[in-house]
Amino acid sequence: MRYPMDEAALQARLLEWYDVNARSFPWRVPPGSGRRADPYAVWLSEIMLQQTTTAAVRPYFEAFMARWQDVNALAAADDGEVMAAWAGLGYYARARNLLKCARVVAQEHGGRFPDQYDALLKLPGIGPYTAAAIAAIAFDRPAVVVDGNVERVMARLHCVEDPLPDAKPLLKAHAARLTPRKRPGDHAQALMDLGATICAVKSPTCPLCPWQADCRARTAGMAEALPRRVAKAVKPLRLGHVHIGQRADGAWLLERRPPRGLLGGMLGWPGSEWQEGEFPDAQPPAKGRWRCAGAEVRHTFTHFHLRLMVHVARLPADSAPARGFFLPAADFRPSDLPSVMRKAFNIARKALAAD
DNA sequence: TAAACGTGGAG
DNA sequence: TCTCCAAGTTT
Repeated sequence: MRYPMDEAALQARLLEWYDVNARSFPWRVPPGSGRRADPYAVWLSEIMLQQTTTAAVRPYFEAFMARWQDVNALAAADDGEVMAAWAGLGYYARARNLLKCARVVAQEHGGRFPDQYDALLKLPGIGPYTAAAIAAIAFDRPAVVVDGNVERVMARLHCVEDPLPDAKPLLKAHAARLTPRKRPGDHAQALMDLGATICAVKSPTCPLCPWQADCRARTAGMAEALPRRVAKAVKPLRLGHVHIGQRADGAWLLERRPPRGLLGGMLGWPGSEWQEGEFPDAQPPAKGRWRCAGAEVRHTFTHFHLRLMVHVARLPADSAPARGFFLPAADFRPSDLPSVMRKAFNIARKALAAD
């Protein structure tokens, strides 16, 4: 016989814990401050935090807030500048959708974010999690916020042994039953803080948990083993070339990648397709004395490993490339590149410096 | 529905 | 070195 959980008691103990232990972030308002977070800051942080750690997000969030202080400023921003500011954070569709969303909010909602889950869900880049998070955190609506942390906490609290992702609907139902009418924003953030600190993926510190007496996985000695997941597919290895050319005046030969797909909309070096099995033929983007840089890029994306052979050349002042464009040295910042392209640049820089 | 979509830190 | 995976969304 399993006794029903006392939701009211769980809610109360969680908020008590949060009032004392809430983490501090630049996008967050402390509990009990009586203030409500700026919806723009909540939205921006939630988009950045999708599948991304708080440590990685923090400097990007600060930079975006300093440069584009509200949704109207962001809506008016140059696409290339926003993509450059996002460079290194990954999942670049988020940046493309961020701009789309800012422009919809500015043009169709008078520069104010909708305060309802259903309206938020219609905006580009906002899915079920983010719509609920904004509704709860920015507008204190009792939306059911379910991210990876909440799934893990629910799986352990209720000892759900079905593996993810199949268990998602059940875990969401558990989360829904626990969502309070009062302080739903703090409740959501408390649940995520609990998952990020106490109820961690590895080595959870159950003795510090406000729910230790209620947690069925802890009782069963299974907390760390949950949630289970279906095994992931092995990543194949893809091979390719990049060509990094510098003109006599210092300008670099770059290209803007297509607006969709991998690294879509980002700056990058001209190169080959990336294929499995063997290296494709190297086709330099401009005439010149190309040579191997002597090291290759190793990089892992979500669904494949990549090795890139790096080719470098010094190009003449009258170089007429078949693809790409020359970016003056003064306008080129390696930090504007996605990480894989920055790795290639670091290899090329050393090779060219050795000339 | 399942695959595509980045990156860096932790163990 | 290598696997896991973090505040998910889109197609």
